[in-house]
Amino acid sequence: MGWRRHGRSERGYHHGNLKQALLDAALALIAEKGPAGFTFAEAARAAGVSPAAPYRHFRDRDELMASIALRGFERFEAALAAAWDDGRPDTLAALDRLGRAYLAFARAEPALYAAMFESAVPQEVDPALQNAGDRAFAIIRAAAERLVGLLPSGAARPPALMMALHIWALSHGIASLFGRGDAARRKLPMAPEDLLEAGVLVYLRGLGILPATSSGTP
Amino acid sequence: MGWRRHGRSERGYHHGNLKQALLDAALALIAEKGPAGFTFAEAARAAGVSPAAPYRHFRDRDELMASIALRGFERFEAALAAAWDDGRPDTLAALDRLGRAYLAFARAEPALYAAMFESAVPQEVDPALQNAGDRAFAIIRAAAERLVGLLPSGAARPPALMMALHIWALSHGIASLFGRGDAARRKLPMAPEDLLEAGVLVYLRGLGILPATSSGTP
DNA sequence: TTTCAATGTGAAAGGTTATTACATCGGCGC
DNA sequence: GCGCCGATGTAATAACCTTTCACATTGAAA
Repeated sequence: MGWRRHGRSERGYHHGNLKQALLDAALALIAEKGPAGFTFAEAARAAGVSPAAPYRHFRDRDELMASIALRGFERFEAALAAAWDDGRPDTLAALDRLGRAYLAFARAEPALYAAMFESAVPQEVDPALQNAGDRAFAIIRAAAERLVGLLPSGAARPPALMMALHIWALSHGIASLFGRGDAARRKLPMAPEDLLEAGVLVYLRGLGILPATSSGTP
Repeated sequence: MGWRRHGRSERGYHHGNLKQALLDAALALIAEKGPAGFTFAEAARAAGVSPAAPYRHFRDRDELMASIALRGFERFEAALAAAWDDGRPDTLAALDRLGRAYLAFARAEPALYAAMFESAVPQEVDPALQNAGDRAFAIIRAAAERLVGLLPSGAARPPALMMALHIWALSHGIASLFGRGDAARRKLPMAPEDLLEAGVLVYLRGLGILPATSSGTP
């Protein structure tokens, strides 16, 4: 369904695809200068329309940010779901992929990630946004459910939700503190991926899912 | 040295304490409307000076934000150090206090926390800021060193730095996702403090510092 | 007392958000 | 076909913010 003329040269009065063009422009600007240093007017300029045109598609700047965050959650869910692949070939291998996919997303799409987690857009306000976030989290939650199945019979049985929250928080913490691609944050003696993997392995040992003395895969 | 008249009513031309007043005003505004929705001009208005006056004390808006972040790291370090209390009466009790202090700070001082971790102020640019952040992290790092001392002799001996990073990332993740006080983020079936404590306990079990089958404190 | 560096003011340029009245266009019904 | 109308874009404008510059004021040093 790519039949629309894609913002080529000929463009009288009506743009034809402005909403999408604005989202794209905003995304590029946020990636370049952070979620704060992006302006509605500049996105309009990039799309080649007047500063008032965007208001036909978004109530205000915040609604555009919310749209970006929504798109971000959708892509995030897709990326996590692809990595998780329903736990194939085995839960632990898939979990490792999941963690790497989390960090890869934060690094590859800093604009989306920032819009999702660092912009002042309150999720509760927009049900669609809330929902998209929940669906993304559901992937992690599903992984946690599988982990519960790996618990030895004698062990304590913590709620899968709690495990999912721990993994999510650790991933987000690492992504947020060290994960940004370009200029980024503090220096680290190891790759964020390795830091996350090591942390999850210790956590899984603590749950009894991994044996006590083993050190991870060679 | 508090001999200056504290911005009382009589105030001709010179404020006498403008730098501090601007920091206070900015802090209040950020707490009220987030780090993005704070304006230099409004801080000036709150301090009762013209919009140009702040430029005598801060090169620009970003430098004021950096000042706030710096103050934040100093208070953060103090709060963490007080909670850690050099590991008294024992390492695990102090560690629990440390985690609670971390979340308490993020909740009680959302403006500072946001300025420290969510504003687009690059830490590397300002050595003083970098340094203050490092000193705060040093508290967590010191706690991790103590934890290493608790490792059973047979166990693997992970670097204290890595353990500190894990604890920091988990704490920051929880604070950032669920920890804000007022309007805040997503709903949680438990207090952030309990989530963090549970996560750290599992982690410590994974390291071999806590016994395998115990379930946390009643 | 004089002088000066620090500190605050007023005015102004340039950019941003958002609104409003108006212009243009594409598709729908006749 | 043709005209109408809602959707979409424009121009103009008001209000606000950031930053700069020349100038005013003041406390304190010389």
